[in-house]
Amino acid sequence: MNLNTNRLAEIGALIGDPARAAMLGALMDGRALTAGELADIAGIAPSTASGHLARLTEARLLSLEKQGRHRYFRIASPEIARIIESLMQFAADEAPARRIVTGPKDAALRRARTCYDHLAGRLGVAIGESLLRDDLIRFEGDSGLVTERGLDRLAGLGIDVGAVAAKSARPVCRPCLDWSERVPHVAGRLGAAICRHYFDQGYLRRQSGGRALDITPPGQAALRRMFGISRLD
Amino acid sequence: MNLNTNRLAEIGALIGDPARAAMLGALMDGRALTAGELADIAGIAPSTASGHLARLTEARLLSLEKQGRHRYFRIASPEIARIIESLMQFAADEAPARRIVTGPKDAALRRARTCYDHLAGRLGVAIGESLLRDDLIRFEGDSGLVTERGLDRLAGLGIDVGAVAAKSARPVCRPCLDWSERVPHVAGRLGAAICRHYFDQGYLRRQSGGRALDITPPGQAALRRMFGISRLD
DNA sequence: GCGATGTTTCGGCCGGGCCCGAAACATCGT
DNA sequence: ACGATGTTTCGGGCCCGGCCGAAACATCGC
Repeated sequence: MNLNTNRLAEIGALIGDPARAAMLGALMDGRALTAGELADIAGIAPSTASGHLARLTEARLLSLEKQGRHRYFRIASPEIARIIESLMQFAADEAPARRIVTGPKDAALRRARTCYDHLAGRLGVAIGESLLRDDLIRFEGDSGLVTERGLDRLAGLGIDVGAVAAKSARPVCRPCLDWSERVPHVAGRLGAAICRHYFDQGYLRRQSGGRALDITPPGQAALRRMFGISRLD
Repeated sequence: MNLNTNRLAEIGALIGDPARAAMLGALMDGRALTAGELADIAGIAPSTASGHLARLTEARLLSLEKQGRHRYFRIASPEIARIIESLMQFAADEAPARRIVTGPKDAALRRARTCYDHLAGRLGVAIGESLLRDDLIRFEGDSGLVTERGLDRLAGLGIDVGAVAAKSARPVCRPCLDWSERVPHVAGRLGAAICRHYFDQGYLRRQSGGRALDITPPGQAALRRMFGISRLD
């Protein structure tokens, strides 16, 4: 048992450094970032960041993809993303009522962004509400499920979540509390499938400047057709 | 966002100390332990433990119950238990194939014990398998649900999980990977309800010496009647 | 090949935080 | 009231580990 708690402490210590936590937080939208970018984000020298990243990768919290002279780091797995998300959730709940200052630059982020590998912001919430309204999915506490009607309908939309449902321990559908909206949006395999499909079809694009997403005109049409979403206000 | 990751780092650092991790691990079976006991477990001086416990309590990872000259500490909430469980899960997966040495003293533990607030060991696993076999519950990835048949049948057994289902964000039913058996047992509200019911009815008792559970003769009968479990081998 | 750019390794500095023991405080039993 | 027991506060020592800059290494563009 003691060995077990030692590992627990190691993982905790890994997360429990401000610089490393900042890096992990920055990666929580699912993108891969370079060592240099992460150094900037954490506000430390590239050499220091390099050491942190090596440790995080060694412990399999991050995975590494070499691309020329760049090293791209990303969260290693949905499991890790989920753990960090839980911790951030708890940390946020525990924080004193700190007024969230919503600068104009955040407006685009609040409208549409990614959360690890699925959609978040008003876009993600609206999609979730549409699915719930039509009883294609259900949320129950912090777990969720896709109904049989849901499997059929989503397959008809080009989102085949049934095929991979049994293959992995990852839940097909689960609620994820939206950072800006404070209500749940859809995560799990279904959330990832929707997100991927929307990018593949060119319905969504990352805004050049940052993490926010642009909804293309075909995307507008698709949202209305699939989920009855005509505007995000 | 930076504020958020600072809190994340604080929580991580709190978990990321070997002594504190050992204490948290010891409390993961849901019992409340005194400051002195926790100091022994962590192998540190009472004064040092006191400091650690104060910080953990301050951060709401632990809750404190004063009882005379003793201070009883326990995990503050199922949410915390779940986060720590996820971390330990990940830590264990990541650990090199380390043969688990199963001393004779562990035999009772492997047979029946608590995991935070529900039942674990072969007992917990057997109950879960019985519920799954009868389609009273279903597991899907790392979420789960109680079927409508399950709600009826469990209510008939004196376990009313439906009444509280909607009251909280805590899931009614979810799988929890059993530490010793390496297969899932039942956690969530249902798991806690079953555990509580069995203690209330005198079907289970904590063994005096440690964390293992004794199944009383009425308990044996109840297991057979409710779940068709005649023996745990 | 040769600079420019991105990344890692190494050495050395420095501060935070973990540890303990002594003493104060709190509570129980008698 | 008075020790015994459990717990916390305080002070001081020590060491781990994060930080940086310089230099080595890797890769790109030309």
